[in-house]
Amino acid sequence: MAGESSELKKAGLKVTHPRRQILRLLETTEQKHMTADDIYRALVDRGEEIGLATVYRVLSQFEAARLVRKHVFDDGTGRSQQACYELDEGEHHDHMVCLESGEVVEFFDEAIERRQEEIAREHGFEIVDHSMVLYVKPKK
Amino acid sequence: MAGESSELKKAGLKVTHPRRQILRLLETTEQKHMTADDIYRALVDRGEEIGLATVYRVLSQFEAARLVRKHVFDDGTGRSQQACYELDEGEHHDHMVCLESGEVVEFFDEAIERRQEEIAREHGFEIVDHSMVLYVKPKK
DNA sequence: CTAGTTGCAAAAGATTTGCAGACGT
DNA sequence: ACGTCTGCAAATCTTTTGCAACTAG
Repeated sequence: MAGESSELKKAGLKVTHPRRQILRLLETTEQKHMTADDIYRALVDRGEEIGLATVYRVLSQFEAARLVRKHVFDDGTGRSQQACYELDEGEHHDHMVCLESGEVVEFFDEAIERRQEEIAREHGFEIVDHSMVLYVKPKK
Repeated sequence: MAGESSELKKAGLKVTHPRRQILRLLETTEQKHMTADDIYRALVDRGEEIGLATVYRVLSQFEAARLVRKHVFDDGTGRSQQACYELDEGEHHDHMVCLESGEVVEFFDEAIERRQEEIAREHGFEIVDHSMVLYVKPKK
């Protein structure tokens, strides 16, 4: 049994062709962050028969099943209302997006994570989730 | 001359009725974060004659002129593709959104800001902008 | 006067949904 | 066989744009 199948079953999802294709693509592509359309195109280009609506549906299911993470990065200019998805490998990390190249760098900082917890606590809350994105440009 | 006028002129924008209304609303409302539609409705309800398209246009101009800041918060459930705006009072701050009440709390933490700079530098970048949102719930 | 603005309606872009047929177990 | 999926097209939602009329300076 291929690796993707068990992950799908574990998530309570039937092992269908589209679901397996999408999961496989995310696991093997070198571009870790893809939009629904990126995924749709990549699969169609590779000769798969799949609908864009299905890609969106599967991605939501994967997100609910915690197989993927969804992000909405600004493209700096404010436009880009497009969500992108990446495999959820368990360990949390934040992102840095280069406004010139579009490059996405992942990072994790213990100190910041701790401060975030403290700040939430100081206000009487506890963190459910958080997002932190640094929009950067190459240092001259 | 009313306060809004000079701010508009300083930004190089003609002092028109819609622009003055929107700026005034943002300066006086107690709900600091409003969507374009919130603003449109608030003005129409108060009897002003304004178009939604104008609200969007004016908000972009204000954003470009650094009179307001635009944010796109997840509503936790992933829906909310809606941007909200707040007056840009100069001093930067981040946000904490309560997923149960929708309440938005602003905060600023020197230590986190410093770490962010360092992290960007370590990767050969410099920060242009950043967004950090903590999605929280009341501590039990 | 005249360039910058506005409102309306239509367009656009991303994502969702209804439905009949196809598929996994 | 049966309930779950899927693809397509149409619908939705937010935001943007074209354009003729209007207005601030």
